[in-house]
Amino acid sequence: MTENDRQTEEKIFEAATEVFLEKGMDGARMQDIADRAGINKALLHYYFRTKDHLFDAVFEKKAGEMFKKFEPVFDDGLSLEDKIRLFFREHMAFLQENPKLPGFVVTEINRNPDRIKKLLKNVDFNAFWLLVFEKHKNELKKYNISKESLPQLMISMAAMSVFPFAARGILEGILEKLDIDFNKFIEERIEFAADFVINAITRK
Amino acid sequence: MTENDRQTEEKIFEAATEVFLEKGMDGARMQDIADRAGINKALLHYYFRTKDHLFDAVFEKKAGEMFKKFEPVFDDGLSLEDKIRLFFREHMAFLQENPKLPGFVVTEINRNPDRIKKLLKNVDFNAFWLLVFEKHKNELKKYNISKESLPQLMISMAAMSVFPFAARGILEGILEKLDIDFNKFIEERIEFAADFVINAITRK
DNA sequence: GTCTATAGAAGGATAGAC
DNA sequence: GTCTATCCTTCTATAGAC
Repeated sequence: MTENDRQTEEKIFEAATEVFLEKGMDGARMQDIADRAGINKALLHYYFRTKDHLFDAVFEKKAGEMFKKFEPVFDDGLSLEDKIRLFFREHMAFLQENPKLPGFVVTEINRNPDRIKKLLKNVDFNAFWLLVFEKHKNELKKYNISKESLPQLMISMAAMSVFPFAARGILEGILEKLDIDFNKFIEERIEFAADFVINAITRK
Repeated sequence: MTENDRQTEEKIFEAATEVFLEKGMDGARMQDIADRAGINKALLHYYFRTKDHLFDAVFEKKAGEMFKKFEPVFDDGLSLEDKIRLFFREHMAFLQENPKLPGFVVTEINRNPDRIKKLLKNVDFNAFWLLVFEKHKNELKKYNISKESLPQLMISMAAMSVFPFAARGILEGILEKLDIDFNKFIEERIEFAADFVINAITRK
């Protein structure tokens, strides 16, 4: 593959990413992608054969990026509280740079649930859960979190971070009426969410 | 309008609701709607002129139902804590009966943000905020919640309740790997979420 | 009000020249 | 590798009979 090929393929991929994230698989038009890439439709098919192939390539890359962002938080030796703070800082900063990603992933997985299986194929959640639980055994006991409620806690953290972006259209509609800027709301939410979760799991 | 008309229009509307909630505006096919309603395409256009009209009718009704479900919780004379418990019980029970609604509303509003403006046209959030704040002034002070952080709290409650349904495809993919049933997870979440939020806002 | 038949447009995909 | 021209299917929408 020559340097020129790579550049064209790259251009197509970037244009396709923009269009698919904006309009979704069903709403996207090959003509629109070609226009944004500055080439013609025939060339799209030369590089990616079908719309499905092109979409799959984009989805796998972008959805993968999003799920990867959940991992590193649990790798290091921080306390549970510091990990929670780190999570919201890092994760929401990532979403600020990729604000359309949550809505895109949520929509396309609901449309075609099989996609999630492929994405999670190599993830061993049971081992992961166990690791978190072992690593923070004492803290979790102190916080009164059982092994059974750990999934509820994790999903709650994801919800706190992801929901405002996934439902961005709705949120902006509400915030506009309150004269609150979306970005300012998110900025403040990083600390709010961390405090909220830490307080929620702290015993009285 | 005769009884027969009403029945046909009803049948079309219900079929359209099913298809639009499943496939979204872009993925839905008029032929599919006609088939499920047990009539032909021409009759769809006789009753609703265009696909856009039909979609608008469905969206307005279903999205309206969802937002209405947020209101009554704030009407009565319960304590803040009881209202929070009531909210999760009522709201999540409603979503259990309409599991595809969150994904549908989120997707279609992101696709066309103007829709939200029409929906919220007659809602005075500032008055609503103020009402909640006045009604629970003392409790909020006790809980250490400022007027500024009230929107963050409300969005967090919405996130805790709505996110698992909006991102249902993702959640089911994860839960399957942990041998947890989605409905059981939701059932347990009703109490978990209420405890979580109440604990989060309680001073230590 | 309901149907069959079809118009008309749009969009994905390919043939073939350069 | 890239383009123009075009095929072919799909889908919304309408005409016209009953």
